[in-house]
Parts: sequence; C-alpha cells; structure tokens
Amino acid sequence: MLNPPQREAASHGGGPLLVLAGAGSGKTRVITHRIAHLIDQGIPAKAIAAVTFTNKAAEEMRERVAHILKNGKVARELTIGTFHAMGLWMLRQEREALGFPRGFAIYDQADQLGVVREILRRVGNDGADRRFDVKAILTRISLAKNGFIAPEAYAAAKANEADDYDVITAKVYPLYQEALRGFAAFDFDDLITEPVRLLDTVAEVRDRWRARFRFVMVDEYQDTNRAQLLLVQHLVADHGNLMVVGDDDQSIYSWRGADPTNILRFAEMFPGAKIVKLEQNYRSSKTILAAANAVIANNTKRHGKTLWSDKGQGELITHAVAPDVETEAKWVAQEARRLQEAGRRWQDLAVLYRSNLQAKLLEEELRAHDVPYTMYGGQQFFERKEVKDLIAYLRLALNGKDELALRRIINYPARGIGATTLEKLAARAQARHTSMWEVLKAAAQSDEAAAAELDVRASTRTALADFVDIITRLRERLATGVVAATRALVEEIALYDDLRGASPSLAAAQRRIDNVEGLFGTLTRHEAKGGGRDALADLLRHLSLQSDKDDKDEAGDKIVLTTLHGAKGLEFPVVFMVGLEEELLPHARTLQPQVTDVIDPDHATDVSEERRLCYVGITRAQQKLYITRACTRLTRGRTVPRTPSRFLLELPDELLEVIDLAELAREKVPATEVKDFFANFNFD
DNA sequence: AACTTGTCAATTTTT
DNA sequence: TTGACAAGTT
Repeated sequence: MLNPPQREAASHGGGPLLVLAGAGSGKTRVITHRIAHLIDQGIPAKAIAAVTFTNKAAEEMRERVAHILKNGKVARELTIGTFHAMGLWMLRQEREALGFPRGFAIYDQADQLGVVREILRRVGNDGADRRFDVKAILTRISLAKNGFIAPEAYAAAKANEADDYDVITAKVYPLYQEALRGFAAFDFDDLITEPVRLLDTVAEVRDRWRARFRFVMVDEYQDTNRAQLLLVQHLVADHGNLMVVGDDDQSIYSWRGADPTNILRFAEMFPGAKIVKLEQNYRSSKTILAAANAVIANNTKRHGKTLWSDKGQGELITHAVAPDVETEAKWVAQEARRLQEAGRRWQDLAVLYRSNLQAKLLEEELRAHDVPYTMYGGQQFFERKEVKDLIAYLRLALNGKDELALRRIINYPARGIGATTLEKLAARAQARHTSMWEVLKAAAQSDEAAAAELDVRASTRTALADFVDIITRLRERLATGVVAATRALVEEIALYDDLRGASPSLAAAQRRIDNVEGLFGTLTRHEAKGGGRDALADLLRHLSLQSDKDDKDEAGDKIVLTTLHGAKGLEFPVVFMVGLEEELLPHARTLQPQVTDVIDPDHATDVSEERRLCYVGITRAQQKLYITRACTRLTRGRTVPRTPSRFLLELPDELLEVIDLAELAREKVPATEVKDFFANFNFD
C-alpha cells in the first residue's frame, strides 16, 4: 500500500516532520494516511488540523480521509481547510473582541484596488510627475503584509527609499489599512495577519487556540509566507506536533510572498525535526523524469532529490522547432488531432505556456482545426459583474460601513448620483469621522440641516433618499427571508431590465441573467440549511474565498490550456510545453526587472524560480512530452528572432528527438487571409 | 452620462 | 499590435 518512506511519514508519532515530496510521489496519500493513523491511535478528530492552499485540495483531502476511515462522521470533525478559511474562522470566533460588526466584509483584489485608487485620489500624485500603477502599489502592500510588516514599520523603513513606488506605498499602506478597518473589512492577507496579531497580543486567545489542536499538518509548505509560518508556529508552540509536506523544487510563488526559506530551513526553525524524502514517482516515464532531474539539478539552494520510477523508458521527448509562432501553434493543433485520431481522448492532452499572451494564438489554431479546448485560469471574473453587483447590495445591507460595496451600487442601476455627489458624501464622511452610509441616511431623512450642508440639488437628494430606502427595505426583509428579500430587491431595481438593456445580444443578456439565477440557487440552498441574516454574512464571506473557476467546467472531453503556474498539481498523459525560448522561459521580466517590480537584491535576475517552473511543466507529463519553440515571434508588432531557452540546453540530447517544422510553414496560409475569411462571419 | 481620445505598458495569481 | 484606463468632449 504505502512504500517505506511514505509509511515512515504516515506513522510518524509526534514532533516536527518535514516530508519532501517530489512531484507525483503520493504526498496527499501520506497526509491522509497519517490522519487515519492518528485517529487509530485514539487522537480525537477535533484535535487534528490539516491546512491547504486551495479549496480543491482541502475537499480532496477530506474525501480521501473519509474514504480511508470509512467514517464520514469522524472525517467531518476534522479541521481541514485553506489557510484563509482557517483565518476567517478564527476572526469570526474572535469577532467581538476585535470590535467588528457581525456583517464584516472580505475584500477581494478588485475591492482592494478600489481602495488604493481612492486613497491615491485623495493624496494626489504627491509630487511625482507620473501616474502610479495602482496594482504595483497593492502588490507592495500585500508583500508587506505577507511578510508581517505593519504599516508603521513599513512607512518607517521605506519613506526615504530611492524607489518612488516604495515611497508612495509607505504613504498609502497606513491609509489603506485604516480605510479597511473603517469599512469593517478584511482583505485576504488580513485573514492570516490579523489572527497572528491577536495571538501575539492577547494571552487568553493565544492559550485557547494553542489548546485547540494537538496535531497540525500543512500541505504545499513551500508556498507558505512569513505570516503563515507565524500562524503555524503559534498553533503548535506547546507541542511541536507539526508535519509539513512540500517540494522546494516546486516553489513558484515567491513573487507573491511565498518564502522558500520556510521549507529550506525547516529543521532550524523546528529543532529536532525529522526529514523524510519521497522520491519514487508514480506518474511519469523514466525519460520524462530524467529530463526533469537534469533541469532541476542546475539549481543550487535545494534540499536535493532525484525522482525515480519503476515505469518503462517510454517515448523520447519530441522537440519541435518552428520558424514562427503560427507554425508552432498550428503544429500543436495538428499533432493533437493526430493523437486523438490515434485513440487518445482530448482530455488526456494539455498545452502549457508561460504567459497568457501565448494562449491567444493557440486558441485560434485549435479552433481552426476543430479541436475542443478548455482554458484554466485567466481572469474571467468580469463575466460575473452582475453577480458582484447584486452581492454588493447584500453586503451594504449587512454592513453599512462597506464603502466599496456602496460605491459600486449607489448609481447602479443608474439613478442620477454622479461623481460630484459622491465626492461630497465622501468629504462629509471624512470630516465627521463616520461612514458614507451614515451621511447618506442623515441627508435622506428630512434632516434639512444635513441635506443643506451636503449642498446637493433636490433631485439628487430624492435619488439619495430612494437609494437609502432600497437598502433599508432590503435589510429589513433579509431578517425574515434571504431569498425572498433578494428577489424583491431584483424586482425593485429592475435588474433584469437593466441587464437586457446593457447587453449587446439577447443571448448575452440571458447568460448574465442565468448567472444571477445561479446566485439565487446558492442562496436557496443556504436558506434550506436554515441560514438567516447573520449566516448570510458568513456565506458571502466564504463566497469570496471561493475562486471563480472553482466550478470550472471539467465536464467534457477537451484539451486543457493553462499557464505553467496553473498546471501545478495537475497531470496529463500527454503534455505540450510551448514557447521554450529565452525571454519567455525564463521570462524577460525576470532577466530585466521593471520599475514597478519589487526587486529583492539577493535574487535579482535569479532564474532559479523560472527553472522550477520548467521543472513543474515537465513533471506534469505521464507518458509523452512535447517541447516546442519558435525561431521568430511577433512582439509588439515586430517580428523578432528568438533563441532557445537555456533550460532546453540543459536537457540531455539522448532524451530528445528533434523535428524541424520548416516544411509545415511553407504551406501556411497568411494570417491576414484567415482573418479576412473569418470577417465574413457574424459571431454573436 | 455616454462617447472619444491619448497614454502607457506588455508575467505568473492557490485565497 | 492590442488593451486597459483615465481624462477630455459632446
């Protein structure tokens, strides 16, 4: 059942344990068996926690544990969840002590950007002669939070840096944090840092949580950041019963704050730690593993593992060299079709690329060859704007301080409240140290003084009053029934009429209406479980922790298109890695960081993470790996020559079979002709 | 308040 | 070359 190192890890008693789990070495199996083992030993399920990064991983883990235990009840008593869900749970438990209202909100990235934008407007461009990239500032704030650096500390350290992004962030970060507290909102990062702060400062809370778990397990440990380490340290401080599972060679998120030191120096941070390496791979052919091992061996600063397999050599890796990107994409489409005709299912195939930009051409060629595909990742949350709008109404009704929600809907659907009025409301709120919602309510009531002070037209005042009425009514109705209240709201604001009016086609309108109806489905299920208004606040918070593509349509036999990052944790019988060229992998941005980038002086132009990305890509393949590259590429309207990726040169020649696609290029139809051809069709 | 024009940049995104 | 975003027009 389990191989010797797996068994050693799964039957580990107490104390710190680091499991270095290579790609495809059965790490989830080890965690689930360890949990089952602990239960067998008589440890109560309530005293065991397993922490993951994704909802998907958490769900899978719970299912597999339930399966091993053959006991759903015990499995349900386990604490299994993401870091963020765990943090949210803690904050909810301690809500009153923190002084937060029941309806407190979770801000996602769109909300966060809104907050930063607003602050920038307030502080002005601050002497700088150029516009700041809002996202670059938010990235810095997030990195600071991940590193558990408080606003004041950051401001003190960075206020006089030469980098003006550091300087503006030093100004914005404290204001940002202040704003969030004023809105009774936490961002994703707060879900980790605020519990830590609480554990740091309140002894009673600390003791309670430390007594809660006797065994803690962390998955994908190489992806943890400093704040997460601190949280884990708190939880296991009394007993040190911490098992972490991860792979330093698959650390590809350091740009998001993940700190690989956590896994590299685990033994120093948790003295007496035992280390177990899982090096037997159950996924890939010997050839593929040899390639992966050869590439990753060029990295220093690693624990060092060599994957092996008792599978056969398998096929050689095909390295296809195309004269240009069109040919590269076209060949992938053709080869995919050939494989499918030879008996492969589409879903057995995946195309992996470094940047989403590369997907566009691939999509075109796949479509032209009638190859069905599905794209993982990519930001498609725009499509759900209508859902977010409706949720904003609910959020505001539950939490009057939620200014982002208010701003989002105060004039949606349009009711004649413009930027000027909004400015006045904001200024008033600022001056009075209160929320915009309170200002609104005062002005809307027959409070002549408040209305006069606000200095708005009578018609505007009516509009404001109407808006206040809508929210107030919604709030009252929510107390008696969530679904009915939301239905009444949708009627009242004529949401569907607005969607129909704003959509370019009837089909598009229907799709958006269906999306809203999807939300109603969620609300109905929620109500069936007896959830009232307070539970609704909980539901909305958890909804924001649910990724959009959580319900990605896995159904259907389709080729998977994804970035290398998005491919982590997945596996496919056949994998195409495209664009293995310098400046793409490793990416130009790594080789030459830009002003908006946060540059770590120790790791400037360090390509080791790019190499790990390459390693992750290779190890996704079970039976057959294709690597393609183009000799020229159209970049910013210019055709530029391309050189092979340095990682490609690290692959032993005997593992490769090289094919030249020059022949295929000669029969290609010029892209312009294809465009003209399609221009004759009217796509809805 | 919807449209137009100009500017700037062009990675990766588990929550 | 495409696109996103914000300021400027009608």
